[in-house]
Amino acid sequence: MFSGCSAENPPIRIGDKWTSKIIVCLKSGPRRFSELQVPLRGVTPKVLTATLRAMERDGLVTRTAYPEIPPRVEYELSPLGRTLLEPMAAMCAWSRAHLHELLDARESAL
Amino acid sequence: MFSGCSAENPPIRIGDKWTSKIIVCLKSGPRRFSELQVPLRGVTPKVLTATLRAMERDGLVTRTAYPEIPPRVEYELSPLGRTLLEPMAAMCAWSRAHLHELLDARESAL
DNA sequence: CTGTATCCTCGCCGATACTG
DNA sequence: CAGTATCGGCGAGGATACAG
Repeated sequence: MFSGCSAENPPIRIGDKWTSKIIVCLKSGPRRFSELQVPLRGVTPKVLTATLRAMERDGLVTRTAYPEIPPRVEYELSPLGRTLLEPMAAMCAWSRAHLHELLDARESAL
Repeated sequence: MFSGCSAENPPIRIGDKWTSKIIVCLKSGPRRFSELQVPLRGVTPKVLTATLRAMERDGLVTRTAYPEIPPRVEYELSPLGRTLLEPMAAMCAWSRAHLHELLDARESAL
């Protein structure tokens, strides 16, 4: 979620390492598997698949496979997934407002 | 943070396993080391110390040691730490409103 | 293109015992 | 009471190769 926010390794996360970032990537509409791999720099297909499957089980995203050659699969935020955007925005606002204080404090403590 | 919310193993966390719960425990005022161990069921002193030290480095809590016998140490939320209560409340509200949907979806997917 | 299948590393976290 | 010391498990997640 904080990929477009401020920090590389933020102290605030939703669930696992990639879930929140995927939600942000799907905010503006459906995305293909390979389209997700790009902004999520360096995520391996195994981990991306696992994360998406977990989110699908939790009803946060929908998976649509088109029977074509080559195959095409689109992931989209479900209505439930969209409800997460609001509290995530609150967290994002906190980061913008205060994360630098936290990082400053951390650095001062070296 | 969700200890007083709804779920045992919530999909939303702040930082590591205990940070958010500690913030909640300190919400109403300073607490001693042993007072924190009780609500955080079963946290070992090593992990609690490590978590509190990290939060102290990040400027989220203040540590006050009183030179007495037996020793007494109090931990308290800093102003910066208190700013986290607001976005955490938003997440908590999300949990109350939607977490059951997520858990239902997860159960249906068995 | 969209995944699976293995293997492996690394760090969080717990258990237990001990100390000032 | 408030920690420190040591050991170890376990699972998330990365590297790499392969498949439909």
